[in-house]
Amino acid sequence: MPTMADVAKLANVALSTVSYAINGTRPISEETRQRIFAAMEELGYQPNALARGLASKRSRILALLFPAPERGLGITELEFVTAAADAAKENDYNLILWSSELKKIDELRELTQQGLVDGVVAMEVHLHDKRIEMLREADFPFSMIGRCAESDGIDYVDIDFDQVVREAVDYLKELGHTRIAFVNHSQAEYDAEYGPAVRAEAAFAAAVKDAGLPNLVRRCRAAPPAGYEAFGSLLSEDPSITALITMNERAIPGIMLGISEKGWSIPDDFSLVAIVSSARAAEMVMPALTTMEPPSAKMGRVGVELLIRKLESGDQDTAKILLPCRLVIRGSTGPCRRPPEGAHG
Amino acid sequence: MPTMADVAKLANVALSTVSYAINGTRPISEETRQRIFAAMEELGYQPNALARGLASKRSRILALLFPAPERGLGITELEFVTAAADAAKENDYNLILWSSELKKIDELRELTQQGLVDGVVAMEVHLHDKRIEMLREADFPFSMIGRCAESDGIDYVDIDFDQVVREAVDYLKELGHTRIAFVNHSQAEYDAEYGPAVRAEAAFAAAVKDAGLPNLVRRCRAAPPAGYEAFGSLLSEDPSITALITMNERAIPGIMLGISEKGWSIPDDFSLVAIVSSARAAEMVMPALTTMEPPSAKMGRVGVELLIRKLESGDQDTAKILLPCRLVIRGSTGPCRRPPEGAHG
DNA sequence: GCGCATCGTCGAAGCGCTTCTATTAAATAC
DNA sequence: GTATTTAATAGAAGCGCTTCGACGATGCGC
Repeated sequence: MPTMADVAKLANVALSTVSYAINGTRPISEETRQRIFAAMEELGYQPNALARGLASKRSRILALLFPAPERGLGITELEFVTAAADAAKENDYNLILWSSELKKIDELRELTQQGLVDGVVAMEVHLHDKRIEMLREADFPFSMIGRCAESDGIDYVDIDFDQVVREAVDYLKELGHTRIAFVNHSQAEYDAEYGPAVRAEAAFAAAVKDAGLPNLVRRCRAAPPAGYEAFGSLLSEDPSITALITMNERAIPGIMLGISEKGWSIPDDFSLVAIVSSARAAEMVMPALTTMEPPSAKMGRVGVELLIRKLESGDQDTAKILLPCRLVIRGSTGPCRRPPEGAHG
Repeated sequence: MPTMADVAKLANVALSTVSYAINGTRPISEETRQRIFAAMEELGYQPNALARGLASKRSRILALLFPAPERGLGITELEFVTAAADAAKENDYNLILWSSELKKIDELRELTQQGLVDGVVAMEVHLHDKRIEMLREADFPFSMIGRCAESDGIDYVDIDFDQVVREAVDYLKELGHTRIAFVNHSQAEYDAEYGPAVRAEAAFAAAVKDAGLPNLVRRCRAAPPAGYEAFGSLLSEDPSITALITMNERAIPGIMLGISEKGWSIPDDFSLVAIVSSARAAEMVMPALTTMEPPSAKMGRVGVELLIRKLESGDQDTAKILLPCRLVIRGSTGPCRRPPEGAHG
């Protein structure tokens, strides 16, 4: 493997000159530059990333922090990862995967102290997230996909849960639904203050309140039987429910089973909206689900770009980006045909 | 950030002695070791990964090569990635994601020449894969999740497609099905010689031949409408088909639509088996799909472990590991109730 | 009790870069 | 025309580690 010294010798310049030519750190005459690049070409030279990182104190490596949650990672999360990797590559960075457990902050701290990565992107952020606290205290560069409770001074990109839930509720209301239920992630996720679980539920409460509708909510493990149970429990609280919004993809089959056992069909008797849900999952069921589709790839990409921006410009002001989900109407929603008891119609 | 020199000074030993203590490269007296570790503790010392890598010529960084296929990555692939990251971490390695396009081999070559990674794990391998050829020619350490046509001397872990397909066919045959169709990945994937597409189809041909059954096959894009079409086309070739095996997850909703439009219900009139398909997807549809479930996490893990073994032992013999899929019977399969025309019964 | 291996440690030479300071030649100022 | 920049390059000092060769101090055989 040729080194910079080899290039310098062949091009008949000093080693430092080669470095300047490569990095553009100092002006180099056109003629010299040509000679240097020709020599690099001839030798098939590639700068050594480790040496470069050691000398410059910038490895151009980023880490993506993704804990494996109880609920399991889905297509949405996969898209964060691939988009993040792409964005990193486009900016000449490498992306390392750190599958950090939420509890093992010491492990994370050690990793950040090894000088391997210039900064980290945190995924699956909780409202009070030890990882975030640690990074902040250590003054280690990072950005978030998601956000915590106290996000002052931290760059993040997150889903605008208020918009998402409100748009879903409004859409169903326009279809005539007035008894709309919400099936959240699990109680455990809620207790752990997983951002989406807390924010979406709060947003739902606000949205139905503003719309003058009842707040019908269940938390539910990520499994069909749990969805079935949650649906039954909702119906026993209010049998006139005609529509349901959920963020809990894996509960959906159970919910649909409950609906069909009632003798109802989708969308004629019951409407279903999956929020923050990928087309992949939505198209697996019949009828295909109307969704509020998250900009997953964009989030992964922006998460990385925010971090790089902070790394490269001394620029201290923080970017807080909330992205909307897009309503994609498929076959699981339709006009309300069962007006609530006591209503006229 | 404290350096090794700081530790050495505090422990009153030479810098090299600290290094030996940390790496166990040379014997160190128990007393000295204690003093050194105490000093490290006191200073909160963490070795610098870049410096260590530069000096030792081993970065302890691996790269996972995952091209984004036309068909889109699924849960199975996500599990490769997370399991690979976990396995790497357990062995004190870091895992970088390289979302390499299959064509850009030069890009890959450059990456391998930067000295950043010690080896790579290739995913989504094709029978004649340029990436593999390049790695082999460059004598760069690697392992495969999947395998190419000529795998001599290369470590890999792959699914045993013969076992998978044969077990699925046998299972259906035992249920009395004698007209079994196979829906493969797309023609494009087949033409690109994507390993699973080629191997599963060949395995199906062999299995039905041995069983004395007709070879009913369609290639099909990864989308419900394509699945619908493929199903229709299969039925017009042989209307007495009563069971179908597919590896094409995303075509399934279309296939199921076709079945229900025929007035058939699953599993009473028609059986469906999804091979190399995750529980996640299988449980999204109703009835839940009987699957041949891939050992995704194990594959990701073993892919990494094979590479590490090769890296750390000079050991030259290669490991070729074929893993079976596990038959998980859910609601989409049952006894054959529509015997083929011309058959007695 | 002398030679010889072994143990534990040290000092120094890199690993392949970046970057600081120095140097020379040409350009500009007045 | 001399002083002063500026442009272009060179040389050298690190970055924080691993590893080689050396060396004194033990332990052992016979």
